[in-house]
Order: sequence, then C-alpha cells, then structure tokens
Amino acid sequence: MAESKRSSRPLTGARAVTSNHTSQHALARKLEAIFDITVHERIAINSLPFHVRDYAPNTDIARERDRPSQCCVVLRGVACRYKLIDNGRRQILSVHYEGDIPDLQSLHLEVMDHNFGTLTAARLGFLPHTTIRAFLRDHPRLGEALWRDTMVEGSIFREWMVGLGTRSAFARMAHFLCETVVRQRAAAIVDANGKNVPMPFTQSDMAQALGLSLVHVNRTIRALRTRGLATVTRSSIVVGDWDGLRTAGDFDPAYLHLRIHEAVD
Amino acid sequence: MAESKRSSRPLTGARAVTSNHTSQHALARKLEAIFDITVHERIAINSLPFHVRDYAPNTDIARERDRPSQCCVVLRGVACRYKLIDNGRRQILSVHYEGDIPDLQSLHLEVMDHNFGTLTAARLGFLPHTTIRAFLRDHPRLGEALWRDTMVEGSIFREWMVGLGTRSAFARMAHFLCETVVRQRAAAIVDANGKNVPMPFTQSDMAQALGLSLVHVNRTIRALRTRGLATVTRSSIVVGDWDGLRTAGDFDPAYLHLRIHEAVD
DNA sequence: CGTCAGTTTGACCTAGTTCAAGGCCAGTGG
DNA sequence: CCACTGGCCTTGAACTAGGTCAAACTGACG
Repeated sequence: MAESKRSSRPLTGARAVTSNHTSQHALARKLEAIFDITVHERIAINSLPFHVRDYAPNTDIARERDRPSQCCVVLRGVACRYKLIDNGRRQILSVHYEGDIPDLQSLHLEVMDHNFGTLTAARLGFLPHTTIRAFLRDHPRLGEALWRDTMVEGSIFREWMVGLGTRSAFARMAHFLCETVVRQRAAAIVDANGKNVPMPFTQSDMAQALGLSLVHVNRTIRALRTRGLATVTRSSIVVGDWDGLRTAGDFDPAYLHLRIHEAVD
Repeated sequence: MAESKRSSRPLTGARAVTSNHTSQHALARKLEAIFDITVHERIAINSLPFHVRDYAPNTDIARERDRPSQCCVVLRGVACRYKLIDNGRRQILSVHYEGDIPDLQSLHLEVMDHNFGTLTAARLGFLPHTTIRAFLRDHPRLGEALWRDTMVEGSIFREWMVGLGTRSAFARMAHFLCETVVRQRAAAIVDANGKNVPMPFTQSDMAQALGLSLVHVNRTIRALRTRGLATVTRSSIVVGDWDGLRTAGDFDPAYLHLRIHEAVD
C-alpha cells in the first residue's frame, strides 16, 4: 500500500511547448477509430489551437473536487484516472493513450469525482471549455463523435467491472494485456499484428488497475510467462500465444467499439 | 453459480399499455435531478410519444450483440444491465430506477456489449432512435442533458469499480445500500430523509452486483444488522445509523452528480 | 559505486468461496 | 383448509485464491 510519490503540485515539472506539433494529429486519428470523420472535419480538428505541455511521470493534472475550465488530449505518453480510498489504496479507473481525451467529462460535470494524472512522461494538449463549445457549435457532428467517445469509455468501464467482479487474477491480467495490445494498435503506437508492444505500466500500476496486490501481479506475470502466453517486462509485452492469451482472458474486443476490426492473426 | 431462470424470450410476459401515463413524468424528473430544464422543455419531454409495456421480473429486454433501434425509459420498477461470463458467473453492471434511460448508449453504439433486463416487475416506455434524434434536433439543450446523463453514468461505473477493486465486502455492501437509498430518494420513490426504503434486490442480485458470493452477502447483511447500521430484508432497507453506514461504506454522494444535495440527516 | 525505484521470492495468513443441508413463506391445486 | 412446491434466505464446516510481511535482488543513473 501507500506508494505514490506522485508530485503534489499539479503543474510542476511541466514545460510549455510550441503548439501544432505533428503529434496533434493524434486526436483526429483517435476519433476516426470510432467515428466516421469527413476530410473537412479532420482539417478542423487538426487546426485546433491546443496549448501543449510536457509532464513528468506520475504527475497529477487534476484532482478530485477541482472544477477544470479546460479539457486535454493525450498527445504522447500514457495518462490515467484514479481514486484514492480511505484505507490508503488507489484504484486506477482508466488508462489513456495518444488521442484520448481523459477529462472530457469536465465539459458537462462541473466537479471532478476522481483524480487524473500521467503514468509515463507525457505530452498533453489543452483546450478551454469555451473553445470546445464554440467548436462543437460549428461542427455538430463532432459533438456526436465525442458523445460516442463518452459511451465507448463507459463500455470500457463496464468491461473492467466484469474483470474486477468476476475474473481470477490470471484471467484479469490476460485480459488487461490483450486490451493494452489492441488499444496501442488502435492508437497506431504499434502497427497491427505487432506482437511486441511497449509496456507503459509498472507492476504496481497494474496492481492498482486490476485490484490485486503487487506481489500477486508479479506471480501472475510469471505464470503467464511459464505457460508461454506472454512475456511481460518493464519495457515491453511480448505475446507468445495470442489465441491462448485471448482465451485465458476471455477477451472480446467488441467492447472497445472500434470501427476497424483488425484481424488479430 | 448458474442461477438465472431469466425468461429467454425478450418480449414474453410483456403487455402493451395505453401511453401517456402519469409515470411518464419520471423522465423529466430524472433529468431535472441532474440538469436545469426549462418549463417549455419539460412539457416537450412529457409529451414524448412513448410506447409503454409492462414486464415480469427477470425478463431480458436486449441482449449482447443485438442492434436496438429504440431506447427505453424505466417508468416503474427496477432494471439492470449485466454481462454473462465464461465461467457461468453474472456481473450486474448497473441498476436503473424510474426515469433512467438504461440503453441510451444504443443511440450511438450500434451493437450491445452487454445485456439489459428487468430485476423487478417493471413498466418501460420505448422511443425509436429516429424519434429521439428528431427530438434532440428541436431541443439541442436536451442533447446536452442526455450527454451529461451518460457522463454521470460513467461516474457511477467508476465508483462501482472502486468498490469491486478495493473495498471489503462489508464496506461494499454498506456503500451499495447508501447508493440504493440516495438514488431512490432522488427518483422520488421515497421522500428525502425516509429511512425505510424499498428493497428491490434479492441477495443473489446483490451478490452479482458486488462481485461476492451469495453466502457472503447473507453474512455481510447479518453483520450490518448486528452492528446496528441497517436491517435489510427482502422487502425493505431500514437504516439504523445513517452516519455509521455512510462511514462504513466510505460513501460520498458526489459521484452521483445530483443537483440537489439533500441534507441526509 | 551508492542510491533508489522497481522486481522477485518465500512463508504465513485471512477474507471470502464452495459445498451441503435446512428453514421459511407465499402461492397453488386438490 | 391443508399439503406441496419453488424461490429465497440462513447456517455450518472445510477450503483456497490472493493478501501481507519481510527480505533480497536488479539495473539505471548520478
């Protein structure tokens, strides 16, 4: 328990950076993964005036009870949302890759009901709510796209609930690895069918996401390796037997509601 | 495991009923609980042409992989969403009271990623997607209200994840009872400060929502009674010590994002 | 070459599960 | 009016998945 040497000053460690970087296309790519976007709309998205900043790992961006006036897009790295519990435990609620908008909800829910911060070093692009609202007025279809994104997010929450509520540690971990692989493919962080994907999480992060103890995460990873399903190190996931992993985790990517269902070999 | 004598024919046991019943005001009441609605908008909501039907308990309305062409509102009774797992277990993902729109997501997510059915006998009001879309074109602010509802739902999922991932059975149950009380108050099923509220769930339902075994749910309920926090029977929840219950469950209603924070004595 | 974050392993322990058997009560049919 | 049934609740006893505690190991970095 009680890890978290998370930096306590939200914006500490952040460096402002010139806007309109290529990584900015992340948002358009993400929305295209779940929604049909016109060329015109893509251009509009790509010229959104983000305020870009870089963050160190494990840095909080927003806290429970905050009332943010802006939303942000992950342009690089991995962020997460989490809650801190009475008993000192931390539950990671979601992880966010390039193109995700982790705090979109602040657009309609005034006060934060959870915390939100980086897991790895990350680059984030910020947009004031006022800008977003004006943008959605001009592009109503993109409002639908974002609403759909909120719904997909809900779907992912539900699948995680299933894992936490009913799956064994082994299945939960297998499922989590499958999701990590597929989502990084969808975010074009690795190419489809790549079996060697970056591993952005520490074992402690995974423990907090999966509702397991750190020790048991370690043992579960070993079990996965022993059975030849996957080899997980600090830096990468190497899938040894995709079919076996998918079966072990009872993984069906339907809940991600991706438009393109890549044929995962 | 392996309970569920859920009726297998979705519409079996359903009786069509004349529309425009008073219970139809449930939707407006619900939306007002989370959003600021004008008089004009309320009138519009209340004259929505629902197709009303009654259902027996434990009846499925929609199934995983279905592609619904309509959404429904709970007008009376309690519904839930759930997933069935490989190993025969069932995870209840959410419960829905009067005024809730449990399958709103079908408006933007073509295929169901979970099942949805009644828990108690229930009356539901149906509206085709086409009608809803036209309605939202005429009342764009209500689109925001529904989007907000989707976000509140996400917030509730997150809180449930915290329970499943980090809380003891005792705390989980206490939290669940607090939520059940507050939500039934918000839905005006009981008046604020009422400490004796209807209990719409069997112990088996609760086990499936909380990720516990039926036996342990039973024991947890007994523990709650022994400590004087709450007495739970098939028909009602009688809160003995609201403050104690809230503390035991680490319950903070902020995640429900209700506009009116009733002073829960 | 010391430090620190993260990983690994062993030994022991407990919260919650599983199995099994009754008990209660409302509804049904004789 | 009574016996019977089926759904739900209750309790005990034995078991196990996963947690906790404690210590050591590894590798990156200054």
